[in-house]
Amino acid sequence: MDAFFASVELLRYPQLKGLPVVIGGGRRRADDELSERHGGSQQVPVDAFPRLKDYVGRGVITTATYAARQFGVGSAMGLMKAARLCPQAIVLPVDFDEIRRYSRAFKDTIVELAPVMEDRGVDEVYIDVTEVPGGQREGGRSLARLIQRSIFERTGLTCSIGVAPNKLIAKMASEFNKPNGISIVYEHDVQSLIWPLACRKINGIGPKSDARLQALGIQTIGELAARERDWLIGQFGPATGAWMHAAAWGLDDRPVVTHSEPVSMSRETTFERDLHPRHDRSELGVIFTGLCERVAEDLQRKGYQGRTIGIKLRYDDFRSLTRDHTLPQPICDAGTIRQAAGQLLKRVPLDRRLRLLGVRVSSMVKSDGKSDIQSDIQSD
DNA sequence: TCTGGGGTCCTTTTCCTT
DNA sequence: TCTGAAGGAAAAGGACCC
Repeated sequence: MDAFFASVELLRYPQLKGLPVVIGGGRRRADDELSERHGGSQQVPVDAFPRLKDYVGRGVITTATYAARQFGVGSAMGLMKAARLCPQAIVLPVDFDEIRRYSRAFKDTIVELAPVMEDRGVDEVYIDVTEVPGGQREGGRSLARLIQRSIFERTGLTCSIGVAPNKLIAKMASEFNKPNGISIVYEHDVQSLIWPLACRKINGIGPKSDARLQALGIQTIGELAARERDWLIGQFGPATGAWMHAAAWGLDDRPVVTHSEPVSMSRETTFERDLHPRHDRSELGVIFTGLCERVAEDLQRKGYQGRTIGIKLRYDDFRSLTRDHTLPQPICDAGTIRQAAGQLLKRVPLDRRLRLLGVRVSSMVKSDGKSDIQSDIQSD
């Protein structure tokens, strides 16, 4: 198989190119007022945008421009911490409707050129180009260029593409040349191009696994590959150990999956301020019911029911816990979800302030005779 | 002044049944 | 009736990803 991995770079204000910008937090309304006041988003002068140093409130950064990353600011960082590192950075709100529109255009463009596509979130996809006519030309580079050009013409967005024998390597390859790059990695390049990289670059090795590997004296993928498979299995267990060994050698036989059924649906919210279960009881009740209603809406809109109801809460000290319960019959109505979730709440210590509450439904089944295609259309 | 929201998958623990 | 083993399902937690 020849796999492509493509990700788009999303930034909707051309006048901010090259400046430190973070996206996250904030109110969309403020952003709209700004562009209205100046006659359209393209006309807003750079000085008029809000700065990180003036930001107040909870939240994390969804993404940051390369200029902002120079200051050590990055995804998932708290906005307050980011403000200390780069107070002059411009803060933009997350506009999910807009992101979804661009995401759709990005994926539509790709599917027209290479139909075997796996959706990996708003800005990423895998593509199997084994069967695409001309997909192998120049090692895949000419198709990659065509995809980039088509996406740019349709959306104005740039896109980085990695081409490799499998998904694991294609994803890593796409990072080599950001933004708007194309990288081709052949099987025989693994030792020269992949082995020098940090283990953390493997998709699936996060901060915890990386720390464990480092404690064992393993920094790079090459060092990981040098360890015996059985030794890794002894350290990390049969599944993870064997997977790590294969990944370090650039081996991955996962297919490009074009369709999958959802496993669970959930809604959760972090409060503006921490709420006390007794003191703020009524406020919490309203939020809790609202979450159940939103999950129920999601289920009904997408045509699913679920048997397992779960709650999640996070205390003010950031410890979190979950409880769930499986019902005899699948359900999708807000009242029944609320009732089951209410029972779960009784099984949890409510002796300190909460910062987050969530409701989840899993063990899902399709609830009607709708075809997958119809559900797909209605779900977005 | 810390640390979002929506997911998937895996491991471990617990509970129930045989 | 008690005890223990074994196995499966459900529950809980955690790592990871975008």
